Amino acid sequence: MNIGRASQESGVSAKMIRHYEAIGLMARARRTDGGYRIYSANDIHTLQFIRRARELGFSMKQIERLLGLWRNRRRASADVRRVAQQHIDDLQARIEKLESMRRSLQQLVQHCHGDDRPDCPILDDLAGEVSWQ
Amino acid sequence: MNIGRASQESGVSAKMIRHYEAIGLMARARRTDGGYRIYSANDIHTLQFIRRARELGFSMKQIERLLGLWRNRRRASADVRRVAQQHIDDLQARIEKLESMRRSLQQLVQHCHGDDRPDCPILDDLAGEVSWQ
DNA sequence: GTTGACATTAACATCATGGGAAGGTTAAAC
DNA sequence: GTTTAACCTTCCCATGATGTTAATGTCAAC
Repeated sequence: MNIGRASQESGVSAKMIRHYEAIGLMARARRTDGGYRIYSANDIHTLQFIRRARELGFSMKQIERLLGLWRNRRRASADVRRVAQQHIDDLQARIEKLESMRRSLQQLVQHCHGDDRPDCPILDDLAGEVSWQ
Repeated sequence: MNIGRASQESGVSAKMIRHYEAIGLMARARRTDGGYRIYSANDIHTLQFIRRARELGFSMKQIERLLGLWRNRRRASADVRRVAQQHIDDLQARIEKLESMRRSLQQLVQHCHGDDRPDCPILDDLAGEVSWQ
């Protein structure tokens, strides 16, 4: 199976498949005489694993760790859960940061006339003047 | 005022002050005979504006637009509000994406024993097998 | 054997920020 | 007046995951 086919089957772009190889996330692929990469059903499964992990927002480093645990039949599920829980905490922190931004902006927007006049609490806030309260 | 002082006063790193100049967000700074950049109180105010806008998550492009509106005394507050509302929508979309990830992961983590045993619904999910429901 | 589809590598872009190196300037202490 | 420390300058590289483009080479079907 060449890289185009592997890309279709796994849902990972050819570009990213090469990238995963370059950063050592996947083993170097076997090649045809002409230099084309060759993939097996097993490789597709790995690529699907990576894709799903990316969909859940895991970083490449975490995915490397998860792949290692996946391949190790003597893993402890506690180790897997620890990685996942860490990621949940990361996500939560990012969500809170974004929500704090959104709340602040929502406040400002609510107090902005939004018409032809120039005075605007949003600009006032950015300029360091708190005008609307 | 040199760049170090401007950095302290504005809370923007010297590195970023130079960067904002390089990308055209700030006008080219005047220089001493020795080539050092010189900043005025007005420049500091602009830098603080940028910093606050970054804290609220605006992109450089949006900040460029906001700076333009800030400087234009004949602006319409509606234009400012439009930029802000767009950003709120962006934030909301990003939040929802992260929350969806968090919810999925939370599900998986809740069903993982998290002990010495190897079987783990998190890995099963990543591998494309849905084991816990 | 030609041709069209696909592969290869490499370089560059994104976005905002940081790190470091090699060298020049300033200002204060002596 | 010189030394020295702190600061500044530019330039290059790195992040993280992904995309784009370009120049060139291979495969497979006809």
